[in-house]
Amino acid sequence: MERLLRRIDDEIVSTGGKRSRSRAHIMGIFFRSGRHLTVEELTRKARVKNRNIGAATVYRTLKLLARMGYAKELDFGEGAKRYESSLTAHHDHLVCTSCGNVAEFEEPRIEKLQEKVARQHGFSPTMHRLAIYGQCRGCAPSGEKEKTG
Amino acid sequence: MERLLRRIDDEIVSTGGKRSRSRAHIMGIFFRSGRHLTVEELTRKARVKNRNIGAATVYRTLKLLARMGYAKELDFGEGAKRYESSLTAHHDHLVCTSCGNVAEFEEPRIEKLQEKVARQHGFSPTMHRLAIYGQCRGCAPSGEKEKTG
DNA sequence: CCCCAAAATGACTATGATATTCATTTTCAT
DNA sequence: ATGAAAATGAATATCATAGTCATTTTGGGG
Ligand SMILES: [Mn+2]
Ligand SMILES: [Mn+2]
Ligand SMILES: [Zn+2]
Ligand SMILES: [Zn+2]
Repeated sequence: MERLLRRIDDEIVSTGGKRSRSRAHIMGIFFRSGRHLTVEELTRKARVKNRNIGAATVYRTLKLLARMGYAKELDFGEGAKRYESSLTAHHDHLVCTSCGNVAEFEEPRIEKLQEKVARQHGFSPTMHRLAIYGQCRGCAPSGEKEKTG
Repeated sequence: MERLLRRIDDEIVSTGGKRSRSRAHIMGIFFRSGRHLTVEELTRKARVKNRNIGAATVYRTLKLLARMGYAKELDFGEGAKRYESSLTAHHDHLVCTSCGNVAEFEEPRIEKLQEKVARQHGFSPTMHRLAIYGQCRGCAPSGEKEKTG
């Protein structure tokens, strides 16, 4: 973890950038926090330890991490984007439209089929976005109660 | 087609709405046009015949059609949403990041696997968004030219 | 055809996420 | 320590979309 942060900073320096306290703080919180954070959520967390972190810096840091390949931008259609560390293996998402919870899944057969479909269309895929929306276990009506509301 | 427009208007009337020239014009162009249109694109087309169609009305019409189930909102992460008629069967999209072209595909096995994955997570899916990004046939480098740029 | 209340319109303004600007502060090689 | 480049943060700009509101359109009685 410390290793990771140092590696990223080194990479920034090697491309003409400079180290920065604010950015280091933001990155630390980002990689330590739960996944699928909003810029606003991350800013709030960052400001707990350093009251004068600006939202602009959080936006810039996340964009930088995304550009460097250490973060992924997610868009579940909520208005604001979410970000997650890209250190874990590729996966797609289950988004609960009731409580907002986001679960992750990996399905190699879906991945394969996507490759296949793309190939059949003469298409060279570089990435994809798959999000399944619905109700998570806790939010789905089990029997038939609460049809209204 | 005329039938469809009349059916939609009737449905609007049956829920307390009134017919409208502007809206009829916008709907006509929407259903007649190619798929995956932006509000701005549709507004431009609509204004050719009627110079004073307001963008607000196009937004409202599209929202209305979406609410009534006759249009689907798509978001390929371009900034602006796209809309398509929902009269065709469900399908997902291949988006070319070079020329912007959007192709459609249907892969029942992917659909099934999504259901299965959701079930395994105790999740009740209601919809999903799948978009594959990359280069279409015309935009993909065939051999090995143009590695840079 | 006329009236009129409800609905729709379109110009304008508001909103909200994100990007940009710019004066100030940090960083760091010399 | 010094200075130039990079980073910051507050303020402002941008851009898609939503809301406001005065005006126009619609359509069901007279
Ligand atoms: Mn995830
Ligand atoms: Mn389509
Ligand atoms: Zn839930
Ligand atoms: Zn293309």
